[in-house]
Amino acid sequence: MFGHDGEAVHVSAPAVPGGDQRSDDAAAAPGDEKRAGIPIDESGEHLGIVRSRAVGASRDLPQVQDGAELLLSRRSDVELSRRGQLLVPRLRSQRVAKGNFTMLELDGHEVRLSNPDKVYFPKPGWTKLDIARYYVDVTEAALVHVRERPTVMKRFVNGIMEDPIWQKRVPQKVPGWLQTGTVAFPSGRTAEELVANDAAHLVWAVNLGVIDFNPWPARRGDLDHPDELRVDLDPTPGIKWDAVRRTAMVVRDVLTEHGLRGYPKTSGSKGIHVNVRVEPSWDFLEVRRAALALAREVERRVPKLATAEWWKEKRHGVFVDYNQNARDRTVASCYSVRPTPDARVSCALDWDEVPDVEPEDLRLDTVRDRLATVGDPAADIDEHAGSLEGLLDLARRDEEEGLGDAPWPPHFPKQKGEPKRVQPSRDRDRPTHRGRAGDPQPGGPPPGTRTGGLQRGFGSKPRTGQGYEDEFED
DNA sequence: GGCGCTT
DNA sequence: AAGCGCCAACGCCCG
DNA sequence: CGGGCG
Repeated sequence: MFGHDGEAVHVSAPAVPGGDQRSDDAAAAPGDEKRAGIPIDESGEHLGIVRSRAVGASRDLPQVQDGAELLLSRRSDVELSRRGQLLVPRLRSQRVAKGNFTMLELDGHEVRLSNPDKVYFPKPGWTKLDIARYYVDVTEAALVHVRERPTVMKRFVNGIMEDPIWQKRVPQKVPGWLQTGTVAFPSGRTAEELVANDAAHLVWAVNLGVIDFNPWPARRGDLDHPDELRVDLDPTPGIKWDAVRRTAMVVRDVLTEHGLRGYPKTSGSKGIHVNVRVEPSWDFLEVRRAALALAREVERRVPKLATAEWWKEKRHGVFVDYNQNARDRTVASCYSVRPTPDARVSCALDWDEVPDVEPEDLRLDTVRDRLATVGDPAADIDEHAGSLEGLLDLARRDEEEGLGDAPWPPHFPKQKGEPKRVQPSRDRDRPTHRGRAGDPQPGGPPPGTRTGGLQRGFGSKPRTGQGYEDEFED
């Protein structure tokens, strides 16, 4: 096993002079990232460790190497707190020797990994170094989905048991070689986000506590025109995994019939994602509109299986979350490790694997071997950019039949044509609403307000698990 | 996790 | 040198 | 103000 024993990691080597805040390295040109062929071994040397320090820190701590066992056995560090509906053990803090670090040589840059032995996944004992090692080993496959894309950093600074810190803007002080891209939010505000173009960038982010990468669906060169439509399938509570797989197969059919090729992957949590590479010729509004049309079509075909309803109280089955295609929404990228207790990976699949795939088999400790043996089913996604016209035609037909826009997520300004953004059960003007005696009778919706007709196919989504979710409770 | 200011 | 405070998303709609 | 939703 690639270990958290620490020994292999703390390879002594001549110190390398200089800090890591230099800016002399020219930024690699987009697309020509190079990485030394790195054999997988147990020594840690394949990571290009050039320098490290490992000392026992606090008086009450043994050596850093024992950190994992210490963490797992210290019940006094556990508190119960309410998270969702369940009482979940929460770690108050990690007890890791302070000041330890490892310097990695990647892509011609020195990347510092602080606290490499800090346990991020308590159950299997995987550490920050294990995560870095994973990403170095799968760099080629992972980069396909993050390269040139501004990326949100969801930082699990204290491992998966604690809530993450969301960080869009890169820190003020970063290495000179770090690549970034400036995105504009719907409000007009902007943020300079990470653009992870090589292994050094991936590991730099891992050092800050990043476990999964959440890139924009558009590339730095044209951030107003997404080149990826994302189909996010998420089962509502109680829905079997097989329903998700079967829904994915329906998604495949709808995409194919509209001239598009989908690339399925496990979400690493409870769902499946299907990424669709499209020509960057449509804006966010249009991509979301296409995604909404697709979601509604899937629901029409298998109404007992799938739903495109935004409001949870109206969802049944597998939710097709069209809203993940709104500007500023992101989804964990392919080959990202997910913050689940068993360190699942969002792993690309061939369509013929989908009917039988079991997400628990695809983990931080198994996906590198899978890539080496069966290869990467998503490797050619960039060679198959399609047109959105087919789905937009479908959207047009829906609209002609009276289906308007569907609700947008919180934080977004009210959109033109958007229906009332309120939970149906709380809508005063709900058609079937029975007011109490004395209440005014609102009648129907405000006249002239609706361009469309029926409220059918409004979509929504129950969240795709970020973090530690109840279904993973031990 | 990192920085900058204070002991 | 160690300790401490502080910071690290999006920010609207509806009742 | 609380609740919607990822």
